[in-house]
Amino acid sequence: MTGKIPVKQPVKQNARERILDVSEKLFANGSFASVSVRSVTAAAGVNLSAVNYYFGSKQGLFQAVYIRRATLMNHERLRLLYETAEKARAEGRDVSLRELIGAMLTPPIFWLCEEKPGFSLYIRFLARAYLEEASDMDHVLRQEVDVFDKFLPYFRKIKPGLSEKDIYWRIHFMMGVMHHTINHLHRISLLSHKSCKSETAAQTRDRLVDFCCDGF
Amino acid sequence: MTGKIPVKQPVKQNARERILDVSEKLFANGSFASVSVRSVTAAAGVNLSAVNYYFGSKQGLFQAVYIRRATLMNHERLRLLYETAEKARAEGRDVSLRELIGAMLTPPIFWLCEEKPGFSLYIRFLARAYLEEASDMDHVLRQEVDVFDKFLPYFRKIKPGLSEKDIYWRIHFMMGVMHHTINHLHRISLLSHKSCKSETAAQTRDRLVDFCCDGF
DNA sequence: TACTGTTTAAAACATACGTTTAGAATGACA
DNA sequence: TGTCATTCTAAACGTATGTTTTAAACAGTA
Repeated sequence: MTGKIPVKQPVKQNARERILDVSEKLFANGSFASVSVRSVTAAAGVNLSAVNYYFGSKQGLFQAVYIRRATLMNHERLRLLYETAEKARAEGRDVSLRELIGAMLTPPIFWLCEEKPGFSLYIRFLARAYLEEASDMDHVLRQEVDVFDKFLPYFRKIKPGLSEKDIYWRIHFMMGVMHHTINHLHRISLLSHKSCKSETAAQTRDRLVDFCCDGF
Repeated sequence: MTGKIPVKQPVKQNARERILDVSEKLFANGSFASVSVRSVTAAAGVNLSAVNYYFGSKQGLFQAVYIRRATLMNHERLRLLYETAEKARAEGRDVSLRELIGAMLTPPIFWLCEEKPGFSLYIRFLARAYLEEASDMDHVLRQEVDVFDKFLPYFRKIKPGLSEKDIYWRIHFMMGVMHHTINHLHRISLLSHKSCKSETAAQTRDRLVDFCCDGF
């Protein structure tokens, strides 16, 4: 009503960034093919051609959504790993299995449960992206593999009885538990006939880490 | 060249069945939206309108693919459960955790590894179907939930210390390991830098059961 | 102001999609 | 044989898709 305050469009960030945010959300809930460029641009409030302008193609957009956060998550994993290793060293002991697995699982689970706003969508997006062959996701996995390789020596030290092959299989299984938990978190209530109410991020993480620790 | 033997179209089963087979394969490798009716009918060698003729719609086809095998798999799970329970009773002991989990995981894993030809595709299809919201898969899960409820008393007896909630969470995690293993079996070689060659169905099942047993 | 590169806008393009329709072929049975 | 329901075929319909094109609006700079 004052009619004079220079609003300066406070919400409207970069159009490019807005497209990424919206795509992240839509791709988290639907497959690559089921999300149309038009639905993205409409939800982002930009022109249809903006996607091709900024990302070249729909495919380019999909990969851009991935790239924006992947490196950050894997850095966070390594940060936790080295922080934990340093602490253990200071205390003159080995890193525990629990700490190792926690370092792998905490970033995605915490992000999922909205400790970092907006990132939870990325986690769901990521789990879905694994199934999209159209998006050429092998180099995506490669980045995760590199991170896991950094974890490997610690696992070997804790579990000298296991072969490298055994360890890889178990890491594989761990990722399975995690991705499934992320993708189907809402289904635990269906499975349990509504008796399992939603829990906090830390509780979920602990359940997950417990299960994976024992599995290892 | 004899030109007289009545060939009787030996390969060409029901067109309906052929469509289901082809759809199973295509939906196993791609999302609902990414698989076109035309690609299905072309691969099945039938007319375009056959899908709508037999199944009403693309959606109807998708659900038909699911229904064709779902009941069979869950029956097989229950059969293993009761068979195992009977054997244990005869031996005057409780069912072991290993047997319980084996009964849940053996049918899908064995089918995956082609012990029953053709069914492996269904397993991959199933894991993917969980992600398709378009296909209204809640009543699908409901059927699995009913099966798991049959398992619940046995779990409670073995693990009296666990709450019902704990058990549901662990079943949830188990399904996660299984689905991930099914969907990304080929990726274990990438993860392990090719050191993990493919194993037999029994070996894979054993690894999986081991991991889940310890997690429980 | 005039020039420049960047960003947004509207429209059109060519293709692919799921579905429908009208009719031909088929096979079983009278 | 003729009749009838079932199965298959070809063509078309209307719509939605990813992408391209052309030009206008904008912001910074000399």
